[in-house]
Amino acid sequence: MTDIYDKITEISKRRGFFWPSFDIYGSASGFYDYGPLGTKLIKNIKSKWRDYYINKESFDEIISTTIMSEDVFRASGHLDGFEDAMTECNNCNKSFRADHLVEDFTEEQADSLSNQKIYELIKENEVSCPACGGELGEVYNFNLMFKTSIGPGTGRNGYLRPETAQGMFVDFPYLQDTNRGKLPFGVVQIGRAYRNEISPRQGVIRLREFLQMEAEVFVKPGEKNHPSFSKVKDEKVKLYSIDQQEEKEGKPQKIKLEEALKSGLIGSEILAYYIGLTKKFLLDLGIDQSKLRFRQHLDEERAHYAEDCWDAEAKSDRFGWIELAGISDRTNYDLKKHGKNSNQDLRAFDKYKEPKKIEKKVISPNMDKLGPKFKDKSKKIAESLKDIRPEKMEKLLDKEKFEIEIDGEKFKLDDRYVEVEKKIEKRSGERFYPHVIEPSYGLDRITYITIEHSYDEDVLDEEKRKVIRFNKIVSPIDVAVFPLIEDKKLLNKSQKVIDSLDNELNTVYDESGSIGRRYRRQDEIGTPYCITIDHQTIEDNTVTIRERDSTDQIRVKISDINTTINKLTKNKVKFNELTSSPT
RNA sequence: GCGGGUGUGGUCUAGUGGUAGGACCUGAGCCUUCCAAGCUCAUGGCCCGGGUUCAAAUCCCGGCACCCGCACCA
Repeated sequence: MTDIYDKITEISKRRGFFWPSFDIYGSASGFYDYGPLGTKLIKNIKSKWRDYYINKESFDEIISTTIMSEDVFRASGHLDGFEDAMTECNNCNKSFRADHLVEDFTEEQADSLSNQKIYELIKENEVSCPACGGELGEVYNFNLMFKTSIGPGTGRNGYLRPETAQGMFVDFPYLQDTNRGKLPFGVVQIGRAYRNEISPRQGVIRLREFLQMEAEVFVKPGEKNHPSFSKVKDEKVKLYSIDQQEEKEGKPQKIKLEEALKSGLIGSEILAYYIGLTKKFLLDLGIDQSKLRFRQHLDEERAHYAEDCWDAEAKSDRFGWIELAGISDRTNYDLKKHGKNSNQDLRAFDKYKEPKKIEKKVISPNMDKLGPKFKDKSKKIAESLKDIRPEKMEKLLDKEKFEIEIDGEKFKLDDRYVEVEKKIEKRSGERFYPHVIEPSYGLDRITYITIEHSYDEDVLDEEKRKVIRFNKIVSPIDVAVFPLIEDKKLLNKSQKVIDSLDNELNTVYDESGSIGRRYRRQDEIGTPYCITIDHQTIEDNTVTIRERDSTDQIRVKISDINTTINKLTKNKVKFNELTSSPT
């Protein structure tokens, strides 16, 4: 079978988009390196993404470590949640989730049980292999995180992060300070994440070491709107909701974001906004709109922390619908967990417009009476009194006398020793855990799909042509320069043309092989324009620009070439609107 | 991790125990006035490691990678 995936893999290895890592020693699945062209492509995709999130949304970018202490992942839930209890059939060797089997066969909630206990339950209830009925082996853990130890000996345990997100959560106190306490604010991170997948087998689609671009938007719980929503409200997106997925004939529907929001299909304006932004971003890269949809996570697949989640999915020729990005509402899950586990205050402070004055009843022990009477016990008594609710205290004081018990000792008290005072407390704001909206992008998959959706074959002079129709903003090479033949005069002119081009333009030079072959070499890696220096150049200082998609050519003066190429690559002018310079 | 299949230069492939061959690509040279032209030359290979054998690309074992199916994918 030769499909687009095979063709892209072949071009990738030969021309340098990506290839298997440490291949000379026999690569391991789930690891890929990016070659020179792939690296440029990724750089361009990152740059477009930063354009959206850093320039337009004004988010901050950080770099956090890829190895983090075990505590981080205990709090985040990855240590337990990322670990599956597995068992294998002794007869047919198939693997199963041990806890799921126990739940299927018995009434037990096996989710949180130890492996030992699950194994006992399997034995007691004679749970057997669902495939062949064979005996099941011992229960073992499989955690998808890569473990390491920090420092020599029995140092602290560390893990390679399974997502870049945690770095932004644990840095929250610093981030809040650098944002001077204001909400909402957003933070992004581009970097590697690691998951020790059981068996990744889909090229760069499922990797053990992969690239993420994640944004975390910290918002007030009740304020999940976005000031720029109007910019995307008329954007039509293909939404595939839970209901549609559960219906037999359910199909995604194309709908304006504003309508999807009004009808409650999308739960909050801010989610709708980032769905719109994600669509625009992906289309900018050249991803095919007809092969793009947003699918809502089903209840059972949604992560423990998420309230609502929509995946941007792209259709791949070989792999079907694959997730490129996930836009989820993580609520206050992460900050709350890290706050509790670290004993640090990860809440935000929301200042009221006007400080609120709250009348409060406060219990006030009279120490000048308590002291002389109860001596060394008086401090403890006072503390116990303060623990009583003011309302209850008022009732107690209505009686002539009341008793409290401390460490088994009883003390008789009355209104001489304690009173309930009314105090006016000034509150200038309140503390709360911000909610997190997380648009998270898988860079490797986006890169692959960008190539796949841009890949095309057409026929030129009865000959098949492989061409990657990259959008100009992502194309690794902007322009190629060729002398028509290897003639000294033409070579010299070519150098002058290259010199006249901006340094920002990615340029290649090629003088070997026939001109047609050189055009094909560039078509195959998606270079949008080729400049050719021919004999006429010597006479009138004009060169030809050849467009990749149409293979049409125009003639331009060398003095105009830099301006023209810049206009073309920045989409300020269309190729077919240009006419050859008068000669 | 399990079962099945596959593994020969960058790519496609011939080779069934006895000197590893071709085509394309790539590079050098010649030729060449715009879309993979031609000629000459060159680089480059039996997935890796063991074993059997006088001799292994070929047979056996193990590993790795890829493909299909199962399982897994917070």
